[in-house]
Amino acid sequence: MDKRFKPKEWEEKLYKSWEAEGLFTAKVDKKKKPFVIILPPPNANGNLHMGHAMMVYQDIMVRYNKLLGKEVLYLPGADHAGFETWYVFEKELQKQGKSRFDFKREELYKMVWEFTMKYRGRMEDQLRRLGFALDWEKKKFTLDEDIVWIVYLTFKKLFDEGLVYRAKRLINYCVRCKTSFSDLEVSYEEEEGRLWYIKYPLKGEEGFITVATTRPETMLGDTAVAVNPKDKRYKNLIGKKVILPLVGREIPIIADEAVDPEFGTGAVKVTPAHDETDWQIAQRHNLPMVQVIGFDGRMTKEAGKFAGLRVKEVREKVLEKLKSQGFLEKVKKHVHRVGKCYKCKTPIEPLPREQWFIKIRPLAEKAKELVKKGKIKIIPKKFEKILLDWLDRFYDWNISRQIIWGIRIPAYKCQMSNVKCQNCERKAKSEKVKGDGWFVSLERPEKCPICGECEPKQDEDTFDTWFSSGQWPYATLMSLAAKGEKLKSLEDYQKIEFFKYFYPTSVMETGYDILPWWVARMIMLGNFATGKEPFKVVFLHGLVRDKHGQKMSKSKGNVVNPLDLIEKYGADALRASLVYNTTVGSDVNFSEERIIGMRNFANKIWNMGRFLYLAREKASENKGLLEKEAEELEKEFAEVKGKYFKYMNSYQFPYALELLHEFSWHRFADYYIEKFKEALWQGDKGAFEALQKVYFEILKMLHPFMPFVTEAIWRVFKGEERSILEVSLLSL
RNA sequence: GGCCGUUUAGCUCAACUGGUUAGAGCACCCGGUUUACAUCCGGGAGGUUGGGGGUUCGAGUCCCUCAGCGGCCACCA
Repeated sequence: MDKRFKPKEWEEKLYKSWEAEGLFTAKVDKKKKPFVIILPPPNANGNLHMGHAMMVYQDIMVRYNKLLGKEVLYLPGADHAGFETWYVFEKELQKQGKSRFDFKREELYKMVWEFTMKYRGRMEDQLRRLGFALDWEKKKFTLDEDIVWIVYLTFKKLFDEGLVYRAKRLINYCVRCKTSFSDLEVSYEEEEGRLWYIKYPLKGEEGFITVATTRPETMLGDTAVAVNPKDKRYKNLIGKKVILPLVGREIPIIADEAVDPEFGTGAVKVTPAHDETDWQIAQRHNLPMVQVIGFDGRMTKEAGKFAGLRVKEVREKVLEKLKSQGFLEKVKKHVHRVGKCYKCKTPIEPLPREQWFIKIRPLAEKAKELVKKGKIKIIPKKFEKILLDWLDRFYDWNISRQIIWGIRIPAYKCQMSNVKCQNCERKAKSEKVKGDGWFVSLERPEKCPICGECEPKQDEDTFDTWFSSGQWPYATLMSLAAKGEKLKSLEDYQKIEFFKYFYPTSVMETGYDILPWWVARMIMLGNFATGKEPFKVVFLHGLVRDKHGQKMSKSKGNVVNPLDLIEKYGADALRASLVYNTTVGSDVNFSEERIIGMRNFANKIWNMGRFLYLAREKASENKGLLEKEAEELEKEFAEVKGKYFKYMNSYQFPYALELLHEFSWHRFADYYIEKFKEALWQGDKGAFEALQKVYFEILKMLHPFMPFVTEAIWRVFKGEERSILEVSLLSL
């Protein structure tokens, strides 16, 4: 044995043999209890970062449960990561001096596909380097045909049950990325802006009403001025009309509770097409809508002489004109929150558009129930309230995205429907079709099921990525159960033995930062599609920060690369450094000192083995020199073991690791080995065996945390072909 | 504005449901080791647990309050 544990000489070799020996392969075995963790699918074209390394908790649970003798499925996969990938891909295109508009849809799709596939294998290999015991034979991709099929089935079921609908609403639109987003993808940033006070002259009489706004350019689309009904200052103005400056349109003064009399002048300009609150006011008062900002970020025809200008430019122009015509009363500094595209930071424009929405309330209420009744346990507990808060706040979810990388929505429109075309405003040919003409079909229909004559047109949009990843637990298990076959309904999949055995999954382990994006939606969609919770436990880990608690970012230059760390210190050290001396669910401030400490620990474990390995040859006969001490050791270890199981079973993994660290190093090595040394030199077999017995047990208990060093020693002692994963912790 | 978290040794963090002299690692100081490991061993110094008040036989832990830091959320245009 080497004097030191050399991870590089072991890691790849051991991982390959685990895979080759099928130790990560799960199958239905009714004699055993199943334990299932589905890996949160990383972006297929991504690169491993410290956030992925935090998923080590999954592998800890997986290996622990293997050692407990359960049938363990740890399922890998990859996410096509619709918009994320699209964003990176478009940047690549730009570098080549091209744009998405240079290509046809099919061409683009093929290009992104190839772009993604080029990197997919890389991520898989990187996960292997962390030592994750993934069942690679079963790996799934969100764009696998059979997965897409299940996503379609879910969409159809939602549609049939009235939980998905199409409506024209204000959506969050990024004019740079050219797509809409769900409310979650809008990130708000505080900014110092201006509050402009604009005079709107009353119609047919002297005087005016002053409104305050942060977005003067939207006044071109105003269709009312609103005041609070209780506001005495404006009581006599309600019902009167004002003339919209610059535009000349007559608009009414209305009363609405949503207006805060304390803010600004207490009078608000109402722009239904470009502000959510105003949209709602418009609904209540039946106000018309004038869209002055287009999807290209430029002013529309409705903006009259300002048409074609960019929003920023038009603001200046409008202000200039208002000022010169005497409508601008004053300007104040004003700090407010501006919604930005979470990716490119362009201000989000609320714009009216027809899209697909999921009716969230009924789904969220069911999800809440599952959590409240303890059907789904949240660890650590503090996130339970956060999740419930989120579930309370969720509002209908816009799942349409105007990008082509993703799962195209299987919705079609009858061309004979009597609804005006959204784009050309022309009426369709026939009056005989009722409704809006939209229908959902799992496959491209040959004949229109509505009118029977037209060739229906498929929606151009794709699903929000989270719509498909929200189905991941059941979609993967269903597709594996049916071995790629497409079944007629979600119910059919659920009858298959494989699905029944492995679903619901045991634990969903992921970062708390995607609680609303992913976890909440998996619960809602999983429960909807299968009638069951998709997992029994949600275990949330924290974020990895730098040593001073700063967020890692490229611009700060404090990003550490897990692969470099593995290269330098070994995977065991990296894994343990993210667990040792941390609190479950809290952020980890990562420092090189941490990982060095764990590298040393791995080496210490190795050297205990090395010592015993050398002592083994000397052990000849049982001299009974240290019977009392051996008993003492056994007693102390029994206590440690009890605590270990208590910690592991209650998800207190850091405690378990700290316990093993403390006991193995400072009691077993520093105290017992030192005490036994003399006897071992004299060849006392009894003393040797007492030590070895406890040592082997330490190896097994530590294996979930540090799989490589423990397995390496195991093989040194037991022979190349023997894996520590073949033994059971319970048989100790 | 609301919610959540956090404040403990120079640094990074522990201390489960309140219970001995508040513990680790790193750093620091002193000493040791010809055969498991210097990625080691033994010893040491270092804390008024953010401030104030309260409950209790007993508070880092529970309650109130103030302050700092971090995060999430909210339609004040």
